[in-house]
Amino acid sequence: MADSHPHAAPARLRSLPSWLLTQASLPAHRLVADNLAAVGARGYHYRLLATLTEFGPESQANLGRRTGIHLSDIVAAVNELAEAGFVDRSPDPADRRRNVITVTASGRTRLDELETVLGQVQEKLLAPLNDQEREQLVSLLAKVLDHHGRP
Amino acid sequence: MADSHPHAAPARLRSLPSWLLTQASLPAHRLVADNLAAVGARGYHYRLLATLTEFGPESQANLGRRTGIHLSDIVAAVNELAEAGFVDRSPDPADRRRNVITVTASGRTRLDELETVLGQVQEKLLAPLNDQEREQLVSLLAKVLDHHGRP
DNA sequence: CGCATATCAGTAGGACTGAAATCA
DNA sequence: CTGATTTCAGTCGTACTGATATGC
Repeated sequence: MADSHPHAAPARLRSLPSWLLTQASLPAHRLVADNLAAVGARGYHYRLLATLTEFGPESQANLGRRTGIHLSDIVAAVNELAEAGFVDRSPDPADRRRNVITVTASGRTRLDELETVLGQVQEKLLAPLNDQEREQLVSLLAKVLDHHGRP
Repeated sequence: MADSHPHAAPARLRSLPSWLLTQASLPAHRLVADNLAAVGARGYHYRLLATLTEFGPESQANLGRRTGIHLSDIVAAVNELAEAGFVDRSPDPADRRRNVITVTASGRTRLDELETVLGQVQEKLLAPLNDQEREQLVSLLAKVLDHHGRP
């Protein structure tokens, strides 16, 4: 019986990709935000530390392009990371408009810590999917994301 | 070359399901909001009209449970729909706490209209996926959503 | 000049909280 | 009294816009 109790969503929504995507992103976002907040971090922090660790020191503008974070928000997030000693912000001698952001040693430790937290989050988030399904999901979402990547 | 130009996201992010999910939901949300706004509607309107059409007249509390919209926001959205004549709000004689919301004839026309718009949105959103991949994505997202459905 | 970078202030819309009133 | 429903007021975090200053 489709509606034995009045909690089921309509079929039109349950087969609408845009709705599924935005709805499924809510628990994802909640899990990430809550579990990172438990160790005093935010999603932006992980994105920035991961990017800096993978590509080395970069300007804030480049960080914005790589992470999809707006420049205005980069400023605030880098402030927080710098204040905690996880990154270092220093002017670029070659181009005095730029700030070069560099991960510190404690920043790398912090990244490891956040990575552990996020690993547990993925487990909770994808609990109903087996390994093959998880790979499929990642691959499909990456395709969609690539297509809408740069306007 | 992985970083021939400074726009690529780090591999850690590109394989992180929670990140892919929240990032892919952004173009989805933008496409829906923009295309619905072009005909003077919002996402909430479609969700409510679709639910009412599929299950018949319901109280606002039930609408909230089915659509995942908060009760406070249901009030505002129903106000807008009622003002435009797409739904009718009348007190339930059997339970005078309740409002019973009913779709009007012009509300059904409106739903058809919004459905056309959203069909085009899905096409833009899922352009890089073939039919089989689209079905896979819908199925995987539905599984995740079901698992995090009711707290 | 046009263009990029960094910073700050503020906006828009969505999810959500808290409290009040009504009534089963 | 407990619990459900509707309503209003307001908060919170995110994405985003606009304006400004600086330097290429």
